[in-house]
Amino acid sequence: MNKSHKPAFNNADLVARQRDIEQASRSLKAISHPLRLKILCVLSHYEVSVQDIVDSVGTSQSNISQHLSILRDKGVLGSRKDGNKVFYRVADPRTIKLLEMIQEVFCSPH
Amino acid sequence: MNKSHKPAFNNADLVARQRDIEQASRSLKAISHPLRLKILCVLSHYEVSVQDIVDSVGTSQSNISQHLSILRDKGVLGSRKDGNKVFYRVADPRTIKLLEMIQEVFCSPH
DNA sequence: CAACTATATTAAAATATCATTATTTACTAA
DNA sequence: TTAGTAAATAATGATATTTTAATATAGTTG
Repeated sequence: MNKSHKPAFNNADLVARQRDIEQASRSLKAISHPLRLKILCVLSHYEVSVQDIVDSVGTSQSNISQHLSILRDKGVLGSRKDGNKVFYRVADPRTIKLLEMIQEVFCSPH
Repeated sequence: MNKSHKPAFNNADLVARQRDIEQASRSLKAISHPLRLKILCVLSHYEVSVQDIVDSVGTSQSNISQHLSILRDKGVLGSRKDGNKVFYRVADPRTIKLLEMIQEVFCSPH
């Protein structure tokens, strides 16, 4: 007999839910910084080199590099090295979808 | 003459974009904490009392109360007092939409 | 009123995040 | 090989966030 009268989820569900929650909050946390959000806007359609990101977003190269590595480590971005340059791109199609939805929700004229 | 050869946005756009970016990152930051995300899952459909949130989410009453006040201050949640109890609800329909989208993107079976 | 329940507030310590500066590594080209 | 460009890393200080514990406030009930 269960103590609670209406168990909405079984244990497996709860574990999955907990993992989902943690993954979602990791990703959202990675996204939810003004500079990183700008970076993601710049990257939403094409892959872009670090220098071009620096020029578009406007802070130091070092700072951008650190934010890029946060986004890469959290699995939001992937990268590709070509000669002297490194090109970044949004790694996961689900993230692209999420970004589009965020734009829908937050961007001015709608 | 503009220095850049292809200005994609004018100044007004840039200001609006900057405001949108900042608003989005504030909201996302409020959302992107495991406990707060759980709270929002609990609240996504109904309004719920603080005690019930504490029971569902599982941390101290004080901690929940502090996270609730963060969410309320950022405009994510609204609240209503009824006698002894306080009921919280998701305030903004756009946030509800965003939460649904987050669930779609991150929650297991898809 | 006194005891109790529900929620909020405060203070403090622990931890995490961010920007800055300097340095380093990898690659290219002269 | 040397100089130059692109990007990453490391160290530091400043600031912000998070948790915990203790306490306070507000409402209820006997």
